Amino acid sequence: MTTPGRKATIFDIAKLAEASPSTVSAALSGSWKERRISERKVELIRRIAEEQGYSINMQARGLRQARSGMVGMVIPVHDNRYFSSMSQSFESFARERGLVPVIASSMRDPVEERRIVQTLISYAVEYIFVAGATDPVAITELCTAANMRHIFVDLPGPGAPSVISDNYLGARMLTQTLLDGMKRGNNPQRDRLYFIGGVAGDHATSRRIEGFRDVLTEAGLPPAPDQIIACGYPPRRAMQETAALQSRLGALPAGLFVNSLTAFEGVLGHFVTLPPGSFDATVIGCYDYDPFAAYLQFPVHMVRQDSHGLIEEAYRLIDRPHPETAVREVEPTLLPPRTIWAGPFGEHG
Amino acid sequence: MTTPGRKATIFDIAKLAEASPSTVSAALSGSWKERRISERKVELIRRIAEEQGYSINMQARGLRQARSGMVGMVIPVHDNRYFSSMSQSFESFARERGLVPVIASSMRDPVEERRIVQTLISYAVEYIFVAGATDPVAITELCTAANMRHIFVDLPGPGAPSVISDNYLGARMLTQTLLDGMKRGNNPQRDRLYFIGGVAGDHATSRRIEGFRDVLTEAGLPPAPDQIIACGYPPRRAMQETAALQSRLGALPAGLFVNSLTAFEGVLGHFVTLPPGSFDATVIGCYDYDPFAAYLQFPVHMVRQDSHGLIEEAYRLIDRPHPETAVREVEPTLLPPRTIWAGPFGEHG
DNA sequence: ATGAAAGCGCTAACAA
DNA sequence: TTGTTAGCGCTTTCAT
Repeated sequence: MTTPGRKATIFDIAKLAEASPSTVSAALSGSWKERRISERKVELIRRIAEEQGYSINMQARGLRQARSGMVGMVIPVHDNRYFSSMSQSFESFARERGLVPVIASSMRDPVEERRIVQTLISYAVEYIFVAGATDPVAITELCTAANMRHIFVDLPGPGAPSVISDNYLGARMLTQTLLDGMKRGNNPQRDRLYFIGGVAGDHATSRRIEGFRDVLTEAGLPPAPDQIIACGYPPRRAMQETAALQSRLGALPAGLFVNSLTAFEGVLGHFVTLPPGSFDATVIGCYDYDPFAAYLQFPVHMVRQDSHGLIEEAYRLIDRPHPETAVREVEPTLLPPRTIWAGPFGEHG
Repeated sequence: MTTPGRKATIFDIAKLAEASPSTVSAALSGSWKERRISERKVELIRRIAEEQGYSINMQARGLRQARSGMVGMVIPVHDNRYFSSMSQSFESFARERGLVPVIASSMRDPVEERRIVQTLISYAVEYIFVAGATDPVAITELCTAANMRHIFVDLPGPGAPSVISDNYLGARMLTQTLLDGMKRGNNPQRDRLYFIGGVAGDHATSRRIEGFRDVLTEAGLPPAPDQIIACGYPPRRAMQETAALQSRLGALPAGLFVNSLTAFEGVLGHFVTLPPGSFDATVIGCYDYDPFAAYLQFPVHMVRQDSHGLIEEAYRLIDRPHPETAVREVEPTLLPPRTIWAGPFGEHG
């Protein structure tokens, strides 16, 4: 294999193979059958390309074809079990379709989110998946102007097809389970179920709050405003709020509905400061699954959102010629404490 | 904002602004100062571009400039705390430099790994980071042929600069701590420290085994071959091996050095089948950190690899004009049981 | 202070 | 069965 300074192009290969650039292009891209190029020549071209260490310039091909062969996805953060599972599924389906996945994280910042979408548009990706959108309207605006197909996942948007988790159902299941398991004492404040974490304004959290509220109300225990502490996703806030709640009640509450793994990290951050046994009288549930969180010192009920199913359904939708602007809901699963669930990629470690 | 079928190009903007394409290009790309284009014209062009919803075609720009503005990274899996933290750091540093990160996972398959590297080369990324390379030699070969700069992270390669974790040191620290905490009974088989998980052939695991072996040997307890169970990364194998070990010993061993979070998931998968208290006489350590794993029913000593530091150092290296082909080691940290560590992106939930 | 024109590497329409 | 040619949208030299 010769390695000159410059990278080989189809012109170089054409010269060596005594063929024209278009023949080389066809031979290498697989479109040679329609062009009825002799198998012998194709073989020769392939061999020479191999020898020269040729690799196609996708920028040139993309420019010519007005497509890039990439699919983009925006997620809030990589460093999160829920979203990184999505990334894994997103990538796996992309590859099945011969597309290159480009995944970027917005840090839940709407400005960054828009910048990323702009960038993906500039790179002419074929499709944009937006997971956990903070500003879906702005995104649809950008995409429409650029004629870019897109789909929302996990949080819905009004201007494009959306695939989300059935948060209402999941929250109902978890709330009911916690309620059934709660041990009441004789402190009315403490004997209640509290909801902690998430942003009340976002669709997922608000649906979960609805589910939480409805189950409690149906049980004759409509929640007071102070039972719902939507303090955001960062662990630190959840830690402070848990501490504050405990000092307000004089003890941990009888039940705690934790709205995300990151909030749960914060809750744990407070728990580690307490003497053992402090949580024996608290029933705990977390919306989202983590195998280690499933096996803490105390039992934790967990809702596993089907991130793989979400992405699969999203791909299924965009495969249609004209995906409808509708919201599809995928059912989550309630996992009993101490359940290990391996997921579709569990074999890869 | 008009939205015709076609996307606006600099030619469209040029026509509207009564300027030439080159002027528009300069005005929009920021190189207009050197060209001494009047501020008035630049303003006009900017306004029109905005109105038209213009966004640059990066494929065209990339083709012309022979660069793409993207940096590539290959990781084994997304769905893993260690690697997804790396992704987060990788992305954050990329953005600081105005580059678009493209991250792909190989599923630890050398063939897939090579395919990804090929693809990144085809897209003319500026640099390739390869984390946890399964076949570094092949990668360097591909990259050299394409004149592509690259760097290895987490596992070293002989043909390019490498930034890895000081696995020997980390393993020594963890082994020593476990040894100090072990309670011996009078079953010589059971009273030993076992190493489980990882691939003996890969650099990280072999260095950790060296550290493990050296500490035990220095303590006068050189390990027997059956104390080292390098059964790979998938949870399932680790689960089976843990079960097998227990039935071989008649009980869980006095100490267990678990070589990765995924192996630890498998170990847990076995533990959940045991009656409570079964692990009271076992000291457990895990190479890699997870906040939930840090707060299980039993104490777990954890080694936190500095993934952020690894990536930071890698970027620092490639910023130099001629990065040396050398291996740099970054120190990990030993975390006591029940420690919550937030990481550099902890605020983003 | 600005415009004209060439060309990056590829594919597709049209010729032959 | 294969070659010629135009052009994708941008940047950059060279003119003016």
